[in-house]
Amino acid sequence: MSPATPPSGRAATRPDGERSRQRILDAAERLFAEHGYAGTGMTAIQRAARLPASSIYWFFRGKRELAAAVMERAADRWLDELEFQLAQRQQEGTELHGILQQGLERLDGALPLFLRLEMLLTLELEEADADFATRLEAHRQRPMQLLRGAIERSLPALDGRPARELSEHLSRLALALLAGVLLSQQHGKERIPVETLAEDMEVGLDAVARHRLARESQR
Amino acid sequence: MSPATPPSGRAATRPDGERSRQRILDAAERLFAEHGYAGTGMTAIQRAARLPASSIYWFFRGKRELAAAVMERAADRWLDELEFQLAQRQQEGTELHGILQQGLERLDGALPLFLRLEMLLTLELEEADADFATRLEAHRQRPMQLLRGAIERSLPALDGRPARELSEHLSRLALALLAGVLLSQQHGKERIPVETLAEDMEVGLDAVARHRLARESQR
DNA sequence: TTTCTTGTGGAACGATCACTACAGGGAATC
DNA sequence: GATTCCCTGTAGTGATCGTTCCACAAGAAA
Repeated sequence: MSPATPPSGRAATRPDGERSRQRILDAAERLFAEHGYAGTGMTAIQRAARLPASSIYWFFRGKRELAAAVMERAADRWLDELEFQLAQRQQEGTELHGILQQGLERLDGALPLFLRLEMLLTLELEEADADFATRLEAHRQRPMQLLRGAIERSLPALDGRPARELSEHLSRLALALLAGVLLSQQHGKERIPVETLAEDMEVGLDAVARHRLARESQR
Repeated sequence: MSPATPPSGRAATRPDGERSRQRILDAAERLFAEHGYAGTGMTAIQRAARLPASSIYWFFRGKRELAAAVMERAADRWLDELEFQLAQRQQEGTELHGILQQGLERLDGALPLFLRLEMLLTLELEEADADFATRLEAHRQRPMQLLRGAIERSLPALDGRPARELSEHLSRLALALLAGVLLSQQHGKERIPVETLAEDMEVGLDAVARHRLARESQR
């Protein structure tokens, strides 16, 4: 009933089923990200993947499992990429500011589509489908852990306070900031260029820092 | 065809139509916020409002106009409240930190539901319905202007730099931060208490300030 | 050749979708 | 009492929803 052993043992010259599976996932990912879960019909996915309905139901148990598979593939793809880039940047000497900066740069690429997909699918499905929610819980903790790790590694250059305590606050704040920038990017008419966003961060954090120092010196 | 003059000129003891209209809007707002636009059926709204379908279509041209009316009412309600609170806080001497703090406090109230509604409706409808998008554009600029005004009024206490230039960056950053905190609140399993979020902001901004100061003094 | 697995193709299922036509009720106005 | 307006109630529209059934073709294994 379900495909247990995907490639079997032999060289398959036949029109492969794995290609069809990926075509379905590609089409579903794009359509879910554009129109949401409930707004995307299985017939629309069929047409986009150029496959009959029966093929979709051969690979996936139903619409929900298809959505979960789409979500997990997209999450893995993005988080692997983020992990790689964070590791690469650390070799060049990461600092706190660089982490946020890098998050912004990623925002201009494939990240918005992924986060949009995540937003739509989780907002629509999370409360309706408990199984879907638990399957995604692990994926949600990964970016937090990635950010926290990167921040902790860059903390010794910061000051003498305990790193582990600071990193929890900082990573939560940084993730929220990045998600928020994405969100405001998402539903404005014209996209704000990433350079402007970086300037916002530069000027904004600078102003906040000066403000806090001024307040401190007054006391 | 459509109700031009709502209350007419007289005292209406009859079971009023305005009550039905609000009942429809209430039910639709709750359902849209829970399941999104495409995920909410007109029949579900009927049942929740305890009214037949014909009544909905007597008050609203269709599902899209109902969604737009829901969105506009919710936006007006929240933004009026925010404006009032910002004005009230300014009399007590607003400062930058207080604005963010206040935004966080609001997050724990009705704001998440409103922003969730806005997210879902705009993400699902914006690209499909150009008319819907333009009707909401004005509402989106209002919170930005509110924040910017509050920040500009609190800037003279900050330092000597031109206020107008700073406030643009700061308000965009603050709005993104607040939206991001909400977003991360939205789809975690357990909600983070507002006190923890406030501590994140306190500790995080403090660390960033120290970090920037240390980097500056090194040069 | 026969048998089996792995998919594809097409047609159709009942349910729900947004939406409408139309008759009727109940209060205000004439 | 007759007329008018506002709103409700019932029934039903065609279209699309997610899903299933079944025949069948293309290699691989027997």
